[in-house]
Amino acid sequence: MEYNFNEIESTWRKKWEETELYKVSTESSKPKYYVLDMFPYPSGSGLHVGHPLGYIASDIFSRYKRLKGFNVLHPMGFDAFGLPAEQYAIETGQHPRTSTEKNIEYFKDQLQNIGFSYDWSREVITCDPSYFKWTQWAFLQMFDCWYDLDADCAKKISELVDAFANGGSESVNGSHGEHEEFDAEQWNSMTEAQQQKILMQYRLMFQAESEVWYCEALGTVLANDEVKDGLSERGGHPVHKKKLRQWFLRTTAYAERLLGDLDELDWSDSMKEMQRNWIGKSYGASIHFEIIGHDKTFEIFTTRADTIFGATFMVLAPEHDLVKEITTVAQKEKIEAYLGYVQKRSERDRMSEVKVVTGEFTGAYAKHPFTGEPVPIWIGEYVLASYGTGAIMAVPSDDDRDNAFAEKYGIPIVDIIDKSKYPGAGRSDKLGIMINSDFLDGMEVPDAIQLITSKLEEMGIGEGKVNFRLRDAGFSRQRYWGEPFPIVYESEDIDSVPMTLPESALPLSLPEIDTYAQSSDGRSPLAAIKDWVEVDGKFRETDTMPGYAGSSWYFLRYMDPENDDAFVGEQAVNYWKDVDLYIGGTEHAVGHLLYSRTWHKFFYDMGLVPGKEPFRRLVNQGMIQGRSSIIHRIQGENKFVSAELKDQFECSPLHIPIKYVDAKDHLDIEGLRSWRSDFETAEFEQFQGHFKCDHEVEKMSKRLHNTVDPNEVIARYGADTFRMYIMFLGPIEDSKPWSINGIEGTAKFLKKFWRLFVKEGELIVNEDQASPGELKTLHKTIKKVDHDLSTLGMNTCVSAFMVCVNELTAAKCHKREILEPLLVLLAPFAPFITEELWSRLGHEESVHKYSYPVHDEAHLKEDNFEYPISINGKMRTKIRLPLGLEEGLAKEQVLSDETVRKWIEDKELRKFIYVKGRIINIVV
RNA sequence: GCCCAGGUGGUGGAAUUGGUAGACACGCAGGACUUAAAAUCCUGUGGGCAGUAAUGCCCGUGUGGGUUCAAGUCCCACCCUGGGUACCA
Repeated sequence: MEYNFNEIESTWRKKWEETELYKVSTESSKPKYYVLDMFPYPSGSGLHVGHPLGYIASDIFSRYKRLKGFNVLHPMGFDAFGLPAEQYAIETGQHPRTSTEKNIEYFKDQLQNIGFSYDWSREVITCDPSYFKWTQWAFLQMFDCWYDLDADCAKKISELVDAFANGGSESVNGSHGEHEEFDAEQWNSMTEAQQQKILMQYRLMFQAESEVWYCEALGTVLANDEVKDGLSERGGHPVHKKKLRQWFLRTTAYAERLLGDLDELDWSDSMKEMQRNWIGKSYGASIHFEIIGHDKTFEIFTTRADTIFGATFMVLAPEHDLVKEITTVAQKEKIEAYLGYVQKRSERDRMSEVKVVTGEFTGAYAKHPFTGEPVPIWIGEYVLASYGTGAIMAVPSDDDRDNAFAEKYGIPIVDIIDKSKYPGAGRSDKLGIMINSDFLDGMEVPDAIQLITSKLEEMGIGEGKVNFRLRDAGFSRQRYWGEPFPIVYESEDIDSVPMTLPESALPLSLPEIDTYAQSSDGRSPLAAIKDWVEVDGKFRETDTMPGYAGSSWYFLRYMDPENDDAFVGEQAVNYWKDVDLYIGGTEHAVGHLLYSRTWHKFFYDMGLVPGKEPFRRLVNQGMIQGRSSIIHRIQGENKFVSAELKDQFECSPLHIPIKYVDAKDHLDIEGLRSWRSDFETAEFEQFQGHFKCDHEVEKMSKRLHNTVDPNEVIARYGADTFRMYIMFLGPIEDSKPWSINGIEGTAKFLKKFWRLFVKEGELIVNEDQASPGELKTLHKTIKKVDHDLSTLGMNTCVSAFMVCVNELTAAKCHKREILEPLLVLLAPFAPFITEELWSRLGHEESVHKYSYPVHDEAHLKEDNFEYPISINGKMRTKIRLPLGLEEGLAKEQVLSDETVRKWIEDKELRKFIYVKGRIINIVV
């Protein structure tokens, strides 16, 4: 009987489930190892072939680690709150829970088909009350804490209250928002509400006003994703920004530690670099400028204080608090028009616009602190309220955008740095000699920065300062499908002080509702459920938490998923500690990975977890992209033309399901007719007897009709072949388009592997002694696979297996001595076929519980090497030489070679390079 | 725009991290087995030029420069593609 993957895979899948083969216990004498996949969001289109790239790699690695004697935690669960389910609910009326549960069910079925070794008893689902109870609990802990910058850790709010009562605001150095200074006496005479307002400026979960995209026509708040070019993506309605009171996570308190602790992590340099750049620590100075004719100053941050004599104008962010106050009557109309324009601009648009800078003059002037000259104050969209102080001193001579701005609005440009000493230095390079700068003249830039900073400090108008680009993370969503906040208010008034619910009130569940659309004022749909909102004369918070709330700590819950008394039990977290290997995409580089690190550090400060960092080693997997098929419709007609003809008509492109298109991009017209009713009667104009589609490589998505369900592939080739094929495609870090072409190669490989063991249904493995050649084949494979697995080079492992099986087949080797270790070696990659053959070989226990083979160098020894001989860097011939040969003897042999002599002829021998075991290069 | 990554045969990719470019596969071509097909197996396969042939030479890792005995690998500049850009997850 041939290799029958269907039967084998369903048998073992069942057996493994019955025997709970993959169940993990926290009680073990073995060393622990935690392998984690990034939490999937169970979307409506199911798992597609792109997802398992990382999952297969992590599964292979988990199985490998188990065979190496580790107690491996390898769990899976679902990040189940989120926008798509809610959007689906708005469209269909189906409860997000219902559609989410259905999606999870299908995802799990797909995952199980692939043969993953997850311990499903540890499954975690974020929208499950037993889980989000602890997400809400974590929120309460952070709400009840502040960050002490001197002690560099989070502390309970009660300590802060004590400090204020005894020594006022001066007595602590906490990470905080803005408030007036106060002494102990003032604090003690404040009302409860006044005190709470100040405490809010210190809490790690705090409230502040911030803007959201709001669409009047849809009556909803929109995500950045849903806004395109100032219009809503759905419907194309105008949108504008709206200010709301919202929750925030004080990520900035941890900025320094988030940055510093990166050093100890085993992450790729590029990933660390992205986080460093995101945190964006910069050294500079803050400077206060007086506004002429006003009793006010404003603060700017600059990394180039040295350029202050070139500051010919100031720019405030359009949102800056002072804009309304300082705008003169004459400029009012223009400023308001400009503010209207900015209302519709996204931050990304504002940042990426470099060709056309825009701004408006407020009519007000700042006083230059050294020259006393008036400096005009402008507003401009390129200055963001969220970075630094939301205000800059503009130096057109040494900053590209300031320069473009000055050019456009006719503002003077004063050269203040002589760069002639540094040819090639750009406008913004910190190089050169100061000129036109009074007491700074003649100094090098770095020295000038130092001097001017101390001068500013002396004058009491500025100081050296460290600035972070990192912002506090918005933690509110005006949505239904998320964790409700365990918060109530005295009244619905905007200034009402939030009060926490006791832990005993958790989990606070979502009410059932009729409509998922938001209320017309931009509040969440929850706001409309009066009998949920009002409790005991108080009013609930109606925002819900963002998607990243649940995913910021899920890896801890896997350690102890059923614990009702704690988010994770002490014993469990002290055993498992942290994630040893985390595999996921780079798309999470600065979002999820930064938030999780922040939460983890908070838990660490509270003494709840043993380590500072959650993810020791991180590996980024690439994406498997889809190959979309596109046909061309003649505009205004129900007629389509083959791709060669599209330029002859006014056509619009249309994505169609890839299953109706063959490998040559030719369309199955009848198939497509059966897909959707509008194609039934459509006309298709062919070209030379075929109808050709265009194609495009882009991300796999249901919307683009280019997804491929792994279940289809598994039904045809089996899970083992699928797993090996996905790994064979290339390094897991790379993205590549999905193509089924080539899967035959891995399918053939497994059949060939099977035939080493079984012929016509009979086991043909014998007990003969292995030859040195066979041992060499086996041991070089063990060495290579073991090595490549440690760096997650699964693709080269698969090649090594192919080479090995090819060699053994050629040698007609059916020896147990060779085949058994090989079987164990392959088990992590192809768990089903190896388990089947293992049991046929007479083993009672699973191959997945065996131990990993060790290679023996003795079988790999070579005593000579065929050297490539290069002449002037070009390979000309090969000569076999003993490996330990002395250079002198080698030279003698090589130079007497006929081919070598032909190349050298009568030229002068300049150099003889002899790299033992590598290469010989002769320079003439 | 900014940050990060990646460009190697018709295709996916390999290359011991500066040392034989194209391993291993797919595809394609030819052949064996077969009444035929499937399956399986064998041979060839980067491009060009010369030769009946064995073979030989030249070119070749996105583009243009550079360093080196030696560059896919290191340096500089540029082009293209993908990811992120703070409310998609």
